[in-house]
Amino acid sequence: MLDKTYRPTEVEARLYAEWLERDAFVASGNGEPWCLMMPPPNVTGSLHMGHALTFTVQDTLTRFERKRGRRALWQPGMDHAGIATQMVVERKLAAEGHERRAMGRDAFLQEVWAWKEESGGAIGRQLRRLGASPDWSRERFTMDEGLSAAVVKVFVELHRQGLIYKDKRLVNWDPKLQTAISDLEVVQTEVDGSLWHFRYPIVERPGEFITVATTRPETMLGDSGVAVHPEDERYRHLHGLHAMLPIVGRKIRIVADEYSDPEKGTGAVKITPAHDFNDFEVGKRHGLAQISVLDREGRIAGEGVPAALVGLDRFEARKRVVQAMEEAGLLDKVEKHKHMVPHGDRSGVPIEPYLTDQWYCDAATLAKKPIEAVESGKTVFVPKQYENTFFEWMRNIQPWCISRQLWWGHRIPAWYGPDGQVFVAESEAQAEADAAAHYGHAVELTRDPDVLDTWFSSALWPFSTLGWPEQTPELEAFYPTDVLVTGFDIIFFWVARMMMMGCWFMGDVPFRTVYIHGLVRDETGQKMSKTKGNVVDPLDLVDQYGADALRFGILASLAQGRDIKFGEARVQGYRNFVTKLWNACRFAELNGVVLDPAFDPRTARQQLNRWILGRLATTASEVTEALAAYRFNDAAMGLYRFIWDGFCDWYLELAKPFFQGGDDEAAAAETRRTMGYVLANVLQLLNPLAPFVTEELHARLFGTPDGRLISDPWPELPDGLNDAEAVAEIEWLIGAISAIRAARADVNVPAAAVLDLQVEEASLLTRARLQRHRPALERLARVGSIALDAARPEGGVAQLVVDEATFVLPLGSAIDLDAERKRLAKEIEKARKDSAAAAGRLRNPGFLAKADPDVVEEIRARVGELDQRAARLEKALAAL
RNA sequence: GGGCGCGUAGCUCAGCGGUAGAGCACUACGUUGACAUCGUAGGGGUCACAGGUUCGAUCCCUGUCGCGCCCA
Repeated sequence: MLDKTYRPTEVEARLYAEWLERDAFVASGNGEPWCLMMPPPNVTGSLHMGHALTFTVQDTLTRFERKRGRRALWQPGMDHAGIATQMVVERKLAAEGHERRAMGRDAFLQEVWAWKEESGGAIGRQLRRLGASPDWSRERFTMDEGLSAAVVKVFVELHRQGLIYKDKRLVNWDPKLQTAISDLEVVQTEVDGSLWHFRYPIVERPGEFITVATTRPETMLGDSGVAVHPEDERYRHLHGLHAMLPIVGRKIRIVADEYSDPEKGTGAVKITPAHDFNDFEVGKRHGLAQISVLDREGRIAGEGVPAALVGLDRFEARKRVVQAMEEAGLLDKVEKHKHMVPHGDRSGVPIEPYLTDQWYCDAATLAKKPIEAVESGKTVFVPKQYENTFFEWMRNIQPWCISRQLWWGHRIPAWYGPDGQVFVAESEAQAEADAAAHYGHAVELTRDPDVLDTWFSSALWPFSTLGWPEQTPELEAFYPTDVLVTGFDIIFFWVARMMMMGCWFMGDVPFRTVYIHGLVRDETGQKMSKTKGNVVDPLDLVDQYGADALRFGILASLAQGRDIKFGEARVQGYRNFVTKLWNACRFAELNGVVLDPAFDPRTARQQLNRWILGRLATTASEVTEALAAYRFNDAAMGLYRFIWDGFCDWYLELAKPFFQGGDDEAAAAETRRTMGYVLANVLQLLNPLAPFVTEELHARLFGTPDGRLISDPWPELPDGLNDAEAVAEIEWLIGAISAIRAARADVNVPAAAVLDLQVEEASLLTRARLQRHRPALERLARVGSIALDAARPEGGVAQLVVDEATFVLPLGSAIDLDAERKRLAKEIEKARKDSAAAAGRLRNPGFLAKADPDVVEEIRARVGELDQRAARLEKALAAL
């Protein structure tokens, strides 16, 4: 027998092991293939609420499609996370007194692999606690042999096609990590800074100055020009003249360029092409020199820099430059200035635009097909508005800097000859052969030391995990995949790049649908972050409330296109729901429900059973539609309402008379079968959302050793289960019971007291219904005898109107007459008010002429009913 | 500055041209053999504001205000 409460911890680990044992997660069967690529979490990662959200959604979809008979592959894996992993291992080594450079590249990489084997991938184990059901046997790692081969092939191919090339451009340089990073890895942060106004002497006009404003004084060492707006009258006479750069003593040209904003600062802006993206463009337009004055670590270095400043950190150099300018009398003024400063998202330090040689990918060319694919609907975003975000990015895309000055990652397959000639090849041997052909003899080659951006390998994920470049059966079956589930913050990083690579190499989009979900925030709407200390650990919640409660809570709160604010109270609420379901099943078990395979729900005779079967059918189709349309909250709430409000609150209560003290054996037997049928189906429907408790209940209740829920087919209910007559009758019954209960409570009748009931002016139908549902009324409304058309009892009564009939509850001297008068008056007022509102519409000629006739009829009927109800209530009040 | 989204009950959010909903919180009552992780009843909203379209607007359109996010 089931315990009084469900204890998830005792069940979850056992069921998960059973599923694995049965290979339940492996894509199998003859169904149409369905595939969802798991966005590979970082190997350094550990499970947070964002993961819990995205993986719950993915698992729910996978379980749904699996049960719907698809050959469902949820492809799992992990990302090697270049910078993050290298940082973790470097930190670990530092604690042991080792340094990466000292130990050398090979030894360091060995350490990383050792770390990966030992501590990496904790998240995979944590995912299992959530109940995630990817095909673990196919798990991939972006640094795997196969995936690495795909990376090399793609690189070589794109290079051959001219879509990957080496270029000297400004990059976002992270001076702390000492690597280039992409635009996307830069976060703009508002900083309280200053705007320094420097006076530069005009060479051709002694005694005259041009004043420039800058937020970065130290870069003046690399200035090669000053720009003013061509239309700016203040500076027109200076076009083409020169300024003498203080401290350095370099003659720099004053150019007219629209980049300069007359409204900002002094209207004159110093130009440092080697240390600012805008200045770079200005410099190119006017042929200004690109003078680097910083090194890889952000220290002053370079030709023409005063020796006293060389080697100083950029922030120290800033102070010294300002000081020198002030001493020279060239500091005009300093203003407080809030401005945006780019920071590395990993290192947190200000990014330095830095002139270096890097490898680039021609993203603009690769973006063309993905843009067309989304325009034509080959790939659809859900919710749709994210397509704008996608287009915005893709149509203005910049060359993608794909090289990183790291050791951990896919090493760039490029080798250099003695004269710097580059050979890009799939292997060192091939490069050597190419070099020998080029030079006419064998030469010593040096391999490019850099690795590729981590997202380069992630971009291949949808086909590299399926075996590409081999033409595998999996690739054939599952590409293009069906759905991708991810957060909006990943659209640029990953979705866009998978689209580019998929369209280019596979000739088709990587996925048909992209489902974008929001962020998980805390209950006050703040982003969760370690520094704020408001992070919720999903595993804590699983420990406390069970994986199903967490999953259901997430899904029930997940409205499309919105972030979710998530507090523990919510999980607690859905834990209660799980308990409720558990106890409903416990009741069923206690009363001997059965799952009879021969039971045909269409043959049920009892109105109550016909009613719940109709509601089940409606719920089933609603849940199916909602899941298919990614409306998870609708699916979850539909089930919640059916189970709690429909099944527990009414069906079980109304069924009790059949089981307890009833004498109609046939009705009881039918109810046992119906209840078993309904429960079995509802457990199936709930299974993708709450896999553990449903699996457990199904097994305990119906004991089906071979047919685990996870692989059972999705319910398909026969047509014709909705019976209007049954609905009307049970709704009447619920209405009657509710009305009696409300009246009792309003006039303060003790809950335990049993009252007799007299019904006046009852129609034949009502009489029949009263007869049929007498036991339910007795039990749920605490009614004693039921009399029809009897003489009014002595003493006070409570009266209530149910459709055409008036229910009279004799209260004798116990009546609180005042309360009863107030209650009736309130009901009359409500009926009159509603009636007047509806009648008002009927007096509007426009409404009668133009509104849908069905609506007019409905309003007319409503007025009639409300008026009758008011009249009956008034009669009751008068009778008091 | 450009784009997207959001203002509905105390809180979190559904809904969406035709009688305003849920969960939580709140109040009162209640151990009737599934469940106190519960039950019953109840209070609570000019659906941000102003115009417009419409027979009819919380819903559609325009504007205003407030908030959030993304891109410059």
